[in-house]
Amino acid sequence: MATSDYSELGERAQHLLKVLVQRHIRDGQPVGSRVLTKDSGLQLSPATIRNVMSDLEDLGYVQAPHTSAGRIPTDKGYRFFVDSLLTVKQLSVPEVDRLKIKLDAGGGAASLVDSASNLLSSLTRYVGLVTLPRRDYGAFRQIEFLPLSGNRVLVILIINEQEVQNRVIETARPFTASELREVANFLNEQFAGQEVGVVRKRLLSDMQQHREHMNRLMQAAVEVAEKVFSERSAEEDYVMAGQTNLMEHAELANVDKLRELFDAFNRKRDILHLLDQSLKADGVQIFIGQEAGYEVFDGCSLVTATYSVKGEVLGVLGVIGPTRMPYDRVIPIVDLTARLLGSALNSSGKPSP
Amino acid sequence: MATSDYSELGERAQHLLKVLVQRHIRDGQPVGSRVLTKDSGLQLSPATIRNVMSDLEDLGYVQAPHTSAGRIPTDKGYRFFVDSLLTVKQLSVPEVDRLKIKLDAGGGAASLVDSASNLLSSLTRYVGLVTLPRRDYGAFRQIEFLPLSGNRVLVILIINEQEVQNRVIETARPFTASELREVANFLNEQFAGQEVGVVRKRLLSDMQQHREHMNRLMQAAVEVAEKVFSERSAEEDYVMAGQTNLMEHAELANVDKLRELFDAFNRKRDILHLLDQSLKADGVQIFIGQEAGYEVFDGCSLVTATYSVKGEVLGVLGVIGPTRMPYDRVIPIVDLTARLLGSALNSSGKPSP
DNA sequence: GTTAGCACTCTTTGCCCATGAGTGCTAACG
DNA sequence: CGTTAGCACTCATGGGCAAAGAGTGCTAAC
Repeated sequence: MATSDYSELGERAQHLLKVLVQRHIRDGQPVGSRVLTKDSGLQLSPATIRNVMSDLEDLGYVQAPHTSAGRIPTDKGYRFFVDSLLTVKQLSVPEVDRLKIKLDAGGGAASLVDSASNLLSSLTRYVGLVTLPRRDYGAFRQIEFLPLSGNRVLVILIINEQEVQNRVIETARPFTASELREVANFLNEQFAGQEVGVVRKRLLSDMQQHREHMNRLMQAAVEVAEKVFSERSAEEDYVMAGQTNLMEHAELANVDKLRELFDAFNRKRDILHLLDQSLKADGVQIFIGQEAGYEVFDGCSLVTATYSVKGEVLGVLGVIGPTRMPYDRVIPIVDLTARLLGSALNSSGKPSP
Repeated sequence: MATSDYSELGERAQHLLKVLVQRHIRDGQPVGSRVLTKDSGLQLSPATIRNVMSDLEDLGYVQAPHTSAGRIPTDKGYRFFVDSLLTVKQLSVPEVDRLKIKLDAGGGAASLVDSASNLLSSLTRYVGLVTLPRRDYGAFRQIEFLPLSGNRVLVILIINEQEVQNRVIETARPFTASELREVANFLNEQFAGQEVGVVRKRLLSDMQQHREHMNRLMQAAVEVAEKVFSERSAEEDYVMAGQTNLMEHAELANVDKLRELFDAFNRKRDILHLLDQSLKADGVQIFIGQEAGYEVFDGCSLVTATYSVKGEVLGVLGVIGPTRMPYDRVIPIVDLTARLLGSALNSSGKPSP
């Protein structure tokens, strides 16, 4: 919104850049000085505009595909646009309501995440993605152990109403079935109903403070449980929807580019890294083109927002599309979806009536 | 292999068709009469070949993209080729060994299925797909119940060494926690170690025969367990790998075609239907182009094989690629992978040492 | 500082033509 | 009758070329 910072750009140049970016977003073509004279609302001749454009080009905000074409914004131009020039549309009330309804379809956290991702992709016609919520926010409900061969134990952990997690852990010494049963009983009685994160913390402090005073059972319980709860979700993961939507958008619609992107989607690593970055800050964040250092995402932008329950950030969601996207529309969609998902998760944690 | 059936095609025509198809598979272009004279090994002039081609075209085995191009095989041509003309290469021993090693990477059934799918896609450079094995072949190990709100019960079912399945069932009347515990104990004692399929059958017959003679506990057990075991996996599902490989293959490398395909992959329904068909017959099966009735798969072929453990078919795997694929190589790969997966699943069912 | 004018550049499009590949047909041949 | 040589014909492909259009940069005047 700011138009009068101490920037290298004069007010007029900023306004022209804004119009140029909007125009380019609208129809995807280089925009020339003639168009800008009409569209800018300013009383300036094409020649003047050309001078300004020349300056903007020197400063790296725009670029000309070839001598006799108009200018298109660079990543830097887009960056300045979204940071300083953008005015975001509000979603209309009926739109908001429709979103709410679509996201409401009950079920566990997993299905909410799914539908949020679908929502994002269908509303924007880009790729929607949502990280799975951090697992330690729910209420610990019950734990079960099952001895496997060797020192391996199958752990089944039930959180909230109907979320079941299972994994195999390796213990320091073999446990018998009855030992494990005892441990499970102990943990279930001790911690049922508490936040998973809290459980973890209490286990840790128990371990350090009362180690000597614990009986055999408690020691075993703590050892095993610590393994279960601390094992930070290496499975940190996300859900994606609407990949094929990208094929509709001309600027990405060549097979090689698409292949690179799809491969990146499958690799997951790069995307996870980006999403991780957005976890750190609250609110909507935008990555433009190669800013984040990944060549693959040249020509693409990522709009993200964190979602949280009771003030605690549980994950990130967002949208990947061409850099040339209508940010004024996409940003509120992402923002709102994040807030809706947060509150939906909140109420899904509680037992349903 | 047959070259002397009572078919509408003479021996010479068949041979020429074979050469034509092979040639077209090799370099993807229409093949003309000149090429065939050299490649066929027959002492025939181009003009003669042209006559034969004309016949083949009338019968629908080949077709000319335009007047002055050579011929390319139609789906019908490919069908005849794979049914009657194809000679399949054997895989060399070292190749087989490499496959074995790659598939060996332990873990549960899920990870085996994953790696089989990756194997298929990386070996063929097409899309690999593997249905999840039917769930009722493993050994029933343990069951746990957890009452939820209403009449809903969360069921956790452990099969084999470390495969955990969980789902929510709706019971006719509410059960208390202790009732559920009793039921679980009953089932665990009664059935532990038996094949899931057998358990189902026994439950069913119990239900019909002894209904009156059962005490309350057993009735409850049967009611609940029947729900659990019978609920046929609506989640019947498959794993896919290497979708992006398709982008390398010129005949499919246009964005619209790709989009259709990818959408079909996401829909899953069509593919599942095709895979279901191949479940019915043993051994390698091939679907060519639109044969199965799906327009989407125009230009594509699906090569499948069932995989089984101890003679019982558990699922299907295969490869989707352009119809113009080297069947003599793909078929043995699919065939072998199926057999390897079968035996890997068999040994993974047993507890590891 | 702004503007009109003009020469210049570069893409796009359509057109024409030569080229080459391959066919279908006909007539002759054994 | 099957096979073949010959020939006219069709059609995709690619190069060359000119015209049109869009837009720029520069210069000189306001």
